[in-house]
Amino acid sequence: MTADPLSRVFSALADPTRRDMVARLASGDASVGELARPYDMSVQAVSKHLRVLEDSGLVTRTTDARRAPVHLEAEVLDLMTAWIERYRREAEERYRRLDDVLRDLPDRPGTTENDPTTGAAP
Amino acid sequence: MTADPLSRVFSALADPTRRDMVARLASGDASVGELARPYDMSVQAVSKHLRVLEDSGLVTRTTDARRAPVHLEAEVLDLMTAWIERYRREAEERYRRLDDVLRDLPDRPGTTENDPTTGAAP
DNA sequence: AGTTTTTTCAACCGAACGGTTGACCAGCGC
DNA sequence: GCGCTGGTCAACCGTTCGGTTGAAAAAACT
Repeated sequence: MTADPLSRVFSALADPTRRDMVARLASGDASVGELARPYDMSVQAVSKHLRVLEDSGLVTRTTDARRAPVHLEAEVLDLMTAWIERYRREAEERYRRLDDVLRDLPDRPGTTENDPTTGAAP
Repeated sequence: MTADPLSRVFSALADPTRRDMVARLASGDASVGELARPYDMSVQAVSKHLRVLEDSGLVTRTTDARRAPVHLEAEVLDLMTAWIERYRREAEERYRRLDDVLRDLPDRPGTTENDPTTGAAP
């Protein structure tokens, strides 16, 4: 539980049961019992999963709310998308630039040293 | 290793060291040794982390590539963003719809039952 | 060729994970 | 009052995880 927030969120969603819970909570709040019903495991286990989601910030529990205390905090997902998008974009950018270099290279054979594919030094 | 692909990717990025590796690989391929250098752990440990990333599909190793065999496969990140965006959007949509309901409600006080804020029954 | 560097394999360790069972506690209906 | 229903807490169990060390294998450089 001492891990950084990003690790907690990623780790929380690394479990298929917890992902399914999040998916179901996206369409509406629910109680622990309701959440537990479809799964072939004890209510205690579901309660544990819920706690993991809560510690990650993905879910909140409102004690006073009758019959549907579990609520999804979807904004936390933005933490992940921000991280992912940053590096995906960076890799994409680099790939694009590499493409440019490869396209320019054949026009200037002097810069290539001993490239066997060019046959520049017979 | 028998887990579903999505779980593997989320789980792979749940570790800060592995996230940092991915971040660095986004700006260019690297060798295992290069990747290991900044971290305060054995090269074997880094090799293990790399294997996890490889099993998740986030990274590939090209044996023939001189001195920089480790390559980031950024498209795999789309797997996650697709999942995340789907449910974030759904939750957002639901929230928007709830907002509409709350905005319409005050116009029809007959539907509100004993709301103390309205002072409808003194 | 031979040697040195780089990377992986294997066994081990402590801690965390995902699940179980059993006991416990808070409301709610009677 | 009493008993259900719904939920959590606590202890336990097998497996996985993140790291170590030591040895072996593979590549790279003379």
